[in-house]
Amino acid sequence: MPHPPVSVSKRPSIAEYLAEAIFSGRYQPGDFVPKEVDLATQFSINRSAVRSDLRQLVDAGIIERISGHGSKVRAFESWNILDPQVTEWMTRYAAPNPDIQREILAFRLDVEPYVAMTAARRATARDLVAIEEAFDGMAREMQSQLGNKRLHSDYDIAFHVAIFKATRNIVWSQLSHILRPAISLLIESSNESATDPEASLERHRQLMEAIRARAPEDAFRAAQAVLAGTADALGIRPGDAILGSAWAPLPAQ
Amino acid sequence: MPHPPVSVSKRPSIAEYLAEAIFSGRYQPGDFVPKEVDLATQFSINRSAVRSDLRQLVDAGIIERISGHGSKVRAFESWNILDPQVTEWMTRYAAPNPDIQREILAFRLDVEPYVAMTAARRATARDLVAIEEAFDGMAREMQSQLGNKRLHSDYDIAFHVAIFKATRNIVWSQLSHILRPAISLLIESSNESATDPEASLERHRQLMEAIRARAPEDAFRAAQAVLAGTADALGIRPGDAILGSAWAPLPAQ
DNA sequence: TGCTAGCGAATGTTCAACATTTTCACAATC
DNA sequence: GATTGTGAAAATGTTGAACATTCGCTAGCA
Repeated sequence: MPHPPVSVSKRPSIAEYLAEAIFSGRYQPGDFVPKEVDLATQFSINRSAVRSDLRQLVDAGIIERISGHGSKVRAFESWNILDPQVTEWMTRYAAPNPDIQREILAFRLDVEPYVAMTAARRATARDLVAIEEAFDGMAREMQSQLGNKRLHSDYDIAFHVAIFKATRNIVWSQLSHILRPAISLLIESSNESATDPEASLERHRQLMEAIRARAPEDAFRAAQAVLAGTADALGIRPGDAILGSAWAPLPAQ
Repeated sequence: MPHPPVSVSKRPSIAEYLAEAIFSGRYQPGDFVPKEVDLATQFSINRSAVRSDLRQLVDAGIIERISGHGSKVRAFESWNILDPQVTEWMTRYAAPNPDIQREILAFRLDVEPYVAMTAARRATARDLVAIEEAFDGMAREMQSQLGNKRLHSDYDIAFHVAIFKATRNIVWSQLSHILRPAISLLIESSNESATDPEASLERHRQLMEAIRARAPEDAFRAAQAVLAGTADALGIRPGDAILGSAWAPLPAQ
């Protein structure tokens, strides 16, 4: 059997190039990216192709095209950070802006306990399978001595995404994208698993078991516990979270 | 002074046309939309312009382009319903799918009390101004006998969006888009304000006052009260909400 | 039945020209 | 001197035509 075409080498993606350049800070909000013709000549592709790619960045809210002037990087607040494409770029090219990362993490601290609670109420058998597979992946990747950080974080993400999906609500499910950059950031910057991997894994296990047992309040607290390490690893006190403190009245915290 | 150019008449937006056609159900998931050349000739614009517009639908997750075959409408689950552009289309062209509308409303019932609570903790003076202006608009539009339904719902949306923004968190702020279709749908289908406008307005007022007074728990309950009418107007029991029941242990419900 | 080659239709890419918008410099005017 | 008008320059927006590539389908063959 011949190799699958190994020399396909699709045309370079200007969107990808510019996304990397913008998210890594080489172009800041207010800056103008190179003009169409320059990009076209630099990458040896046609101007139409460049325009097609720029359209993608416009749809993501990242750049703004000013007729007759150029393409300007928009302010962070305008970026569609809920767009899966944008979160993927954030995940891939890391911290575009520490403030945004902090806000995303704060959001995550707010909602994930509630998501876990809901998942405990509604998860189907298939959802549990997905959660368990992700968990097993985390465990496996941690045990093997040459534990791949990258792979571990992938399973970590899959674990949390599976819980979001287990809410059986399309909005929550799609929101799960938002946590990918948050988790990746954590892994990059000396993650909490590094400090005490077994304890972290155990907290994840308890969360999974609470969902499987259909114990919403246990799931809520287990998720809080999972996130606690996450929070102070990035210097965010759980108290900064929006909803956390409201749960003080819960029994047996 | 001459009129500002009244005859500009920008080129027809194929994206807009197709969005209307898809969201109103004329093209269902799995269907193929007309091919590029047909659209180009039908609207008397160039094929490049058509392709640019199709790109927008692709970025929104609504269609999928199959090289050499056509552009297929994707399944609802794939639509980026968190994309502001998509929610705007949903708002404008109404119920693409009752199921999605229900899920969005369920989500709203889940999160809005918490958002209100947070807003009560963090709202700045400017946030309060925005909330109040929206509220005044609602009140004004209700009092005037020729109360414009459309305008009232616009102020209603602005009111709730302002509360989301008052969380001072970028993720929550951007999420506020999701409630626009939910509110609009409500208005279209014999809204609750129609049944008892004054009571509804009063509930909104109490929510606003709780936020102004920095009373998070009051804000939480006030938001629940505002949403209660909304929920049963569309036949969704508050119990269906993810987080609602969890608040039973709150004091003085 | 199952595999392969090839055809046709549609999308993807390229090229070149022209239209429109915006800014800026400079001159004309009050 | 300040304002206003004019035109050139530079960038994005649009057009049209041609060619490349991809994918589904079908006819033909073993």
